Amino acid sequence: MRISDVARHAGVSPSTVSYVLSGKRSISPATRERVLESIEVLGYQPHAGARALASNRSNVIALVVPLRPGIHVPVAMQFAVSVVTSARDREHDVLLLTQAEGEGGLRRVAGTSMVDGIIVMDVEVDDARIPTLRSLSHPSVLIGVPAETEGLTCIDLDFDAAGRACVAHLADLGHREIALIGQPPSVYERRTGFAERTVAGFEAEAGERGVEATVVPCDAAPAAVTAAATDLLRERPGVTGLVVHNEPAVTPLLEAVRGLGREVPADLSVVAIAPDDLATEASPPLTSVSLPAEEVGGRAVSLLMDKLDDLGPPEVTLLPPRLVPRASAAARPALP
Amino acid sequence: MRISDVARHAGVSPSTVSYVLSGKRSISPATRERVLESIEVLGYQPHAGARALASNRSNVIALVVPLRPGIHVPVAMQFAVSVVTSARDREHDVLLLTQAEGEGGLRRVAGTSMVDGIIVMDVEVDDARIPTLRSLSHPSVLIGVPAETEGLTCIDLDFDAAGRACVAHLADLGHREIALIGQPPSVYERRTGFAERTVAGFEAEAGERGVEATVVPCDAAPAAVTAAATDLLRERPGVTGLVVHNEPAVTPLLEAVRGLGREVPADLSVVAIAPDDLATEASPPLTSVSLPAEEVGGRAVSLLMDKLDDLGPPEVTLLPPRLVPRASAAARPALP
DNA sequence: CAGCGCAATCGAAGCGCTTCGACACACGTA
DNA sequence: TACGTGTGTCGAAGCGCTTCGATTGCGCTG
Repeated sequence: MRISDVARHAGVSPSTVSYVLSGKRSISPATRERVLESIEVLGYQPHAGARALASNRSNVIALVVPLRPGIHVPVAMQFAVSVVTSARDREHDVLLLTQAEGEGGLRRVAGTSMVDGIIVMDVEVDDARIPTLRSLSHPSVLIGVPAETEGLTCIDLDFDAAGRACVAHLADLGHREIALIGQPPSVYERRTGFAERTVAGFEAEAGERGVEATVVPCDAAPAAVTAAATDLLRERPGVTGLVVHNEPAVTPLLEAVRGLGREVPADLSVVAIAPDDLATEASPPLTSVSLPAEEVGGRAVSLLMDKLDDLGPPEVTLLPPRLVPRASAAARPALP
Repeated sequence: MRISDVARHAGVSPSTVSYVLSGKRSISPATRERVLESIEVLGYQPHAGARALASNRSNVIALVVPLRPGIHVPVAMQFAVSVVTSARDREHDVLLLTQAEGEGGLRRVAGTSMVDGIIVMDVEVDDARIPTLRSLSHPSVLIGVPAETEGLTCIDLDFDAAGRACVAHLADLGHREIALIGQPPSVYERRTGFAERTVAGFEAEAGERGVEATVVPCDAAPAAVTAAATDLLRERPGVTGLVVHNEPAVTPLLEAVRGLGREVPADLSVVAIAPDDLATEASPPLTSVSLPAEEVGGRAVSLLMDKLDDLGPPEVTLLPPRLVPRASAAARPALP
């Protein structure tokens, strides 16, 4: 079943069928109808390889998903799914690359023209893949922001502002001593952008407001979370506000706090940076800055499409954080 | 950079370069070396589309990942990653399809020759995609086993045997009244194969051994798990053994049980069906039947490659369960 | 020493699509 | 009436690779 079969069936030339499909030249309504009907009747589907060869476009984009220690898989997949969905909305498919493939994988899919562009997740401050991406003639978009963004296209939540917003919210409620329950140590060690920027915003805002602030990296295992919470509240009994930037830690943290005899939010206020569903399902529902995975994924695809269309999108797009008050943060308890 | 550039550089014809690359005809060692060196020097990478067009092989396989209510994302991704890794070992890439794309997606990627074959995860007993897969001329492999397997190729852990093994282990330890903490209700409602088969094996073995058995579907939210455990132990105080087939429920369940004043394994034995890492990291480490995601993913790719090579693999491959005793199951406590 | 078979290589014909220039025709204008 | 000016369609040339004979030259055998 080829384009020439459709052409014959509709009584036109193959090029006309092609133009009906691509819309790149005007076709009379009557012809268009006839061609579309033939396509329908014959069940014609163009051959992707032939199309890619002739047009120099594969209509596929590559997505590098970060499956490595410390990352929270469900959130990573929220990003991935929204990339796939948005790509499909724009007639593109998604080729799945794992972090493990590394830069060789990027060179391969670009060099063989398998893909039209690349989206990379979980970008580090000084990411090893960036020189490779720069050397490629293919456009790419980073989800996350490295130190040096010259000539790149990056999209992310503004984690610096998110960290600040959490501190500001707690400070406004009167809290004077707070802590950040952060990502696992491995995430900071490899200098993942979003984690580092959250800490920066957290500390900067606290400094500016004269709030005493501690940062506690925290592994995801419930036992580790309990230990971290226990240690923190023992060593800094004056802490009345917590910012949590660690999805899997949320539930065990709330339990641990309760186990230590503190009520949320009566004795201890908690503000999370997490996807909305996670925040609303916790008990109590968490005051939180939402992690808009869907929007970030969609925007990443849009930006990539812009680059494919030769528009020059901005180097860095940071989505402003939105803090939604729920039931986990309240005014600082009166001193005993 | 085309194959003819390489050919010129090496002083041979394009077809010779092609044969060096594919190995489909014998080439003298001297020529081969010369060609490979030219490829290296020039950094030649063949054009995927051109290759797909001429050879009728895209060297890409499609993977349908199940991101829908009730599934545990980290485990699903273990499967997906092992599929990607195994595919890369065999010179194939992976196109990511979401469940949401449905049967249309299958028809599209097959019809346009984007992919050489399809792997489908999370198969239901009467899966709507099966008629579509049957109608395709492309080979496919199911991870999971539907009711009717005629002409299909399926791979999975033998969940029936896994359910039986758990019951047998508990029965051997003297337990006479047990319960299965199962998947979320939605998983049973859509009749997901692996969940249903586990229940079947669980009930059959219990029946044969005269053990009293209850099945408790269970949502993943910690609160739901606690409620389910509380209800169960109130209504059936004689239960001394639990089989858990629900990854996210493991930790909250252990906590809930403790909260109800029961020690594991002194008062209550627990056997899980879960990935090894999850079982070993729990406290106490769980006696469990491991969920060999890596092997299943690898085998799925192997089976698909066999079909691409026109070998006729078996319709159903069930991996035998392996129960590893750890610290969560012990002899039934003496009656009070 | 003719003849054969085999190994190594080449040339050319596609694979199915897009795209560019050419062309035919209808229409409005001078 | 002749002439631009569009509009809609066609034909043919590639896109870069694989693959199928065909061809060459070699070492053997009888």
